[in-house]
Amino acid sequence: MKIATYNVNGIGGRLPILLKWLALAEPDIVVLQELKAPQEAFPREAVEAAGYQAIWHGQSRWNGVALLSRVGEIHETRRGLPGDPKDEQSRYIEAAVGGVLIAGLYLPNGNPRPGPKFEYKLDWMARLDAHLQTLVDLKAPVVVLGDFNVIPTDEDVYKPERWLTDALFAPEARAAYQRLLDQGWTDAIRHLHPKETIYTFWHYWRGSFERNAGIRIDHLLLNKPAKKLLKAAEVDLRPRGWEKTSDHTPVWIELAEPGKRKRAKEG
DNA sequence: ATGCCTCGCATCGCGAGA
Repeated sequence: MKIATYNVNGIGGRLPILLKWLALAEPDIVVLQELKAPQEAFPREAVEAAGYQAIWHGQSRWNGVALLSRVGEIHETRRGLPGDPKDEQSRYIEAAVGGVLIAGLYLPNGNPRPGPKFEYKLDWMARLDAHLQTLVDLKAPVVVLGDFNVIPTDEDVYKPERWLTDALFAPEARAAYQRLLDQGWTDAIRHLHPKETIYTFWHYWRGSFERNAGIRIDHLLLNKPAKKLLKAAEVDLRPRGWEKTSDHTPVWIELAEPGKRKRAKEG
């Protein structure tokens, strides 16, 4: 089962990019971030024609997340992160699909730092921490994936010294990300590629992608049952090189089918 | 220290992204 995350940076203008990539990569489950479209503007017909069911949480102009599946029914378990009834930003969607609990998120950017946006980021991460604590010990495989807007370490950024004051690389944000891992989550890309230079975002400016001047901020976290099923974890660099593309590129994992071993024993 | 590039929304500039 191939599970992917992709910050599309606007579902309206990037729909051709998304459809091209779905046909090329054939992911089974995909979470999307930054739809930048109101609820009624999601291109449901086009996504269904591509073979995917979808649920989504839109918002005019900013944010917006979606979950796509071509492997059966999507059983939505939550939209929006608990802990702040006044938070109206569309940044979290969660569902059971194909025997896996999928939590798709778009974590706040947090710039400029310091300031109210950075405080909102840290508050959001604290709420995420509390919620993920309720998911990490589930017996079922759980995958938490999306645009975390956190550069975890010096190895995840082209020029660490230029990001020291940025909200994505701030000590508080990195510490909050580390606390998530300390709950018992595994960063799938780093688990399988501990030493490689791997980025998932490159600015549009100054040929950043061509120079590979990027950062790694799109992550897939696995609880222990999901980690046992992990077969592969990769960044798909192809879409970032296309015309009129997102500034992020998709990241995906391959999981063995949940219960496959059990069925084999029985058979 | 700042802009670079791109988008949506609504014009012809601004806020936001990271």
